[in-house]
This record gives sequence, structure tokens and C-alpha cells, in this order.
Amino acid sequence: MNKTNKLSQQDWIKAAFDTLSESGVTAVRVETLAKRLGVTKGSFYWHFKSRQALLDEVLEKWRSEQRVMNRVDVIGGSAREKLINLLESVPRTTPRNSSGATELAVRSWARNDELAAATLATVDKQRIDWVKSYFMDMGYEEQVAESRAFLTYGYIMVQGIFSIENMPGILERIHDDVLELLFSK
Amino acid sequence: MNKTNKLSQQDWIKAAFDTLSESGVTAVRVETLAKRLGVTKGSFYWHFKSRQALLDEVLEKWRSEQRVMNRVDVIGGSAREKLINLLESVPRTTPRNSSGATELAVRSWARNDELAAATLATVDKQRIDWVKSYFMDMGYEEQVAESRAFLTYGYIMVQGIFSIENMPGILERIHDDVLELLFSK
DNA sequence: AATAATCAATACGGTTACGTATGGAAAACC
DNA sequence: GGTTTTCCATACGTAACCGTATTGATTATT
Repeated sequence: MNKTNKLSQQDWIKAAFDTLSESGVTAVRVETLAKRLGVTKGSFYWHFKSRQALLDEVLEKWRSEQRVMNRVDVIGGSAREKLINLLESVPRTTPRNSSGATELAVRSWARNDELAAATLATVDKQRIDWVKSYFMDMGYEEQVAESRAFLTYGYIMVQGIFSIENMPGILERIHDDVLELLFSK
Repeated sequence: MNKTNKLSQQDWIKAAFDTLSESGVTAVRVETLAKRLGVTKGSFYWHFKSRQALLDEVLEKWRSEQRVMNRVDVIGGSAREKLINLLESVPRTTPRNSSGATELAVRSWARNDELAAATLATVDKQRIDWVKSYFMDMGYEEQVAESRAFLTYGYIMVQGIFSIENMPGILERIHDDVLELLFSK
């Protein structure tokens, strides 16, 4: 919200993004968001042409906010340190963590929506390439760097989406071993 | 369908399961399934008390059909061979493969449904324990076996849900390297 | 101060769901 | 052959959506 109590497009997009993460695309509904923001849909249709227009913006927000890598880049250090920073930045604490929730929501979305699928494909490739490039900086040859990158990506991903409810502490227990293996040889 | 042209509960459950995999829980709707099966919902409400009752059955079907591990067990061989069989059985060919689709759908579902969450937690633990036990059979000590199991699980999972659209051939390229790393030391 | 631009409320029509009630047709049973 | 059981169709009520049209209330602008 800005200084006035009026809503901006961004307020709607943010609310939609949060709802997407919590409950999936199908839960991103005009009237639900309006209630959440304390207004009626009269407001929504002033800011957006349609629900689809909002969803397009949400997708664009997600695509452009792949800042984990940027943040890690900014912190700097050696390639190895950057990768470790990346792996440490994955929240291993809370179940149902929000980054995993967003990932899941977008990937489900992409199953039924061409634009979401295309966006996801772009992001996935960017991420893999990014991780791969650091493995190459560390001296691994391309083929190996690619497989390490993929495995690293899988490790990050699975931490966010698999259910640790019945396995408390597992993520903390394995972390060091996994890192050692990913950086081995 | 059985010999008559009448529907059984199982027919509905199967249709629901397929729809779940293709488009997520929210797409599992009574009238949509009825259309898909060529009947009206009058039929549905004879077989089921409610939509929720159907969803409960779908979840139970998914839980009880974790037969990848069973199948691999039946094939037999050494622990190492069983793990390799498991990793080979992951379809790396088609994008949007159906096993990955189901995984994704169930995990998204579990974000908003307690029963789905509990079921998922059970299945995840079973799978990890299963993979872990084979790593232990191979001689790894427990802690290491657990981290290998988790990493293996992540590798399998990510193959099913990340988007390979912009990275053709990557799954085939990395497979041998990944296996070597997972079984290293 | 009058006018215009901005944002939101209300009311409406159309669609798609869930679930119930009731009736009907085909098969099973006695 | 008549009755009961099994399975499905039809019709109905209700609720949640999407999108449009219109009006109203602030805030900017001149």
C-alpha cells in the first residue's frame, strides 16, 4: 500500500502471488482477492482488464524475481562459496516453506497453461545454467558440471516440496554429507 | 468398465485419478467426470456420498499404489541392482510425464488438505526408508545411506517435475555421471 | 471553485459447481 | 410374472465465480 489507502496494481499482484503460493492458481480469484484486500471487485476491474491479465503479471513477477542467484552473486566469494551460499539459503527449517510452495504452485500451473509452462522452462534453464557455470568455475569439465548442477538443483528442489513431517531433522542431518558429495572429486 | 455398461466405483476413481494427474485436484469435479464417463451426476451420487468421499478414495488409491518399489523388489538382484532398476524406471523420455504429473498434483493438493498432507508424509517416509535400506545393504553406514537416499530421491523427483523443454537431452546426458556419483566411495 | 481524473461500491446477467429429490429403466430375485 | 434392487436421468435450489455497466466519492488539476 502507498501513502493513501488506495490500491495499486502491485498490491493486487502481490496478493495474487501470495494466494498462488498458498493455494495454487485456481485459488487466485477476483472476488477472493478483493475480500482479502478489503475492497470489492469494482476496484479490480479498474486496475486489470481481466483475471487472466492479473495472472500474466503474477507470472512475470515470478520470472523476474529469481533473485536468489543475484543475491548470491552480490555476496560474492569463490564459485564454491557462492554455491554453498546458495545451498545454505534454502530454508530447511519450516515445513510448508513458502519458496517451495511457490515452486510447486508454478509447476502445477505450468501443466495446464502454456505461458506458465514457457516461463517455467526459461527459469529452469537459467538456474541450471547458473549452477553449472559455477561448477565449471570450480574446474569441473562441462559434462560433469552439468550433472552436478542438475543434482544440486534436485537437492534444492526436493527440500522445498517433499514432506518432512514424518522425518524430523533429516534435512539438517544430511546437509553436510550432501555437500561433500556434490563437491567431491 | 465391467461386462455390463454400468459403472463401478473403481471406474469413477480411475477417472478422478487421471484427471487429478492431468489437471490437479481442483479439476476433479463431479459433473466433469460424469461427462468424461458419458453419464450424468445422478450416477455419481449413487456411487459416492460426496465429492470429498471420492477424493478420499483417490488418495487411498495413490497411497496403496506405490508399487514401483515393489516391482523393483520383485525383479530382484543385489541392492545396487535394485537401486539402478529404480533409477532406470524413471521415465526420462516424455516431458510432462504422467508419474511426475501425479506427484506434482498430490503435493500441491497436500498444501491445502490435511488428509493429503498426511498421506504424502507417509509415502515420502516409506520411499526414503526404502532407498536408504538398500544403500545400507550396500555397506554405507546409516548417516551416509540417509543422505544418499535423500539425494537419490531428489534426483528422481526433479526428473519428473522440472521443465526440460529448453534443455533437450540433458536427462540422458547426465544419467551415468549421476549414478556414478550417487554410488561413489 | 469548477472540472476532470482516479479509484471503488453496487447491481446485474451468465456460467459452472455441489448436492438433493424424484422418477424411470434394466437387471436380479423369488 | 411380479417385486425389489441397482444404476442412471432430470429437475431443482443454492452458492461462487467472471465480467459489464453504472453510479458515487475522493483527489488532482486548472
